[in-house]
Amino acid sequence: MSMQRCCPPAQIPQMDLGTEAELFKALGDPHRLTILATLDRAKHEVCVCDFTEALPLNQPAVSHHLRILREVGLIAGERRGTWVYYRLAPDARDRIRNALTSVFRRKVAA
Amino acid sequence: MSMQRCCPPAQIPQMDLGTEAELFKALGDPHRLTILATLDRAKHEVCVCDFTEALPLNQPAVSHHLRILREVGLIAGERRGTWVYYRLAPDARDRIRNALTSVFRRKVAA
DNA sequence: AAGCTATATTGACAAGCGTCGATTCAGTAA
DNA sequence: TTACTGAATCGACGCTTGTCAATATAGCTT
Repeated sequence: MSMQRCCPPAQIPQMDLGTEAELFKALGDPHRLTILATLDRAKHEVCVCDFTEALPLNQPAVSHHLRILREVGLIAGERRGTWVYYRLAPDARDRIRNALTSVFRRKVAA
Repeated sequence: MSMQRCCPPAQIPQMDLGTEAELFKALGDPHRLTILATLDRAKHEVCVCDFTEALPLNQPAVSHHLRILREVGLIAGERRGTWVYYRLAPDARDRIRNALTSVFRRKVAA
């Protein structure tokens, strides 16, 4: 006897989720998540030197992670004198929310 | 004259966000996002063979991505006869939501 | 049992990522 | 200008990741 088909043929959406993947990739490192959590909780901007002190990384590594977050638009840095201060990008949560709703149409986060 | 301090010393939360990073890392690939989007939209389970057809990947690569999503608990697979059917884990959205609220206390997704 | 099909696993490879040391750039203070 | 400090960039090094080819496993059909 012949085998039945495996299933009703599924719809595989042919969308390009490359941008969304880039965003999640930037979230895929614990130190970068710590940076984001810090900026989220900080009432003011945070100096790079604070991250260099608190994270178990040397200064170039911190700069590297800040750059990755900056390049995907999740944070923004501003130099004032000798120091550079970072803050969460105003639309950071929107960007993540939009990426999520591109993948999951249904409600994800509260 | 001496330079002023850079800023009010920032609070760097000392939490371990390794688990959350693992979750986002699993989301950091466009093909895996396509798989998740498909499962989210599918009314029924989706056969592996459908992914193998639709994605520009060969069968082992598809299996590889399914395994990564399975190991972080975002999807679940069940073999029925020759075929294996995947579906979104019931708590997939909760897991993502919780990871996000570990980082961003404030509301992220709608 | 043998033969077939669908999926998973393995091994190998190039490419990418995270980290560090060294250097360079930007800005301040003398 | 020179000297100093904070941050960014560069170069190199392992480790991980995504992909494919080959093989193995699970289950069906004779």
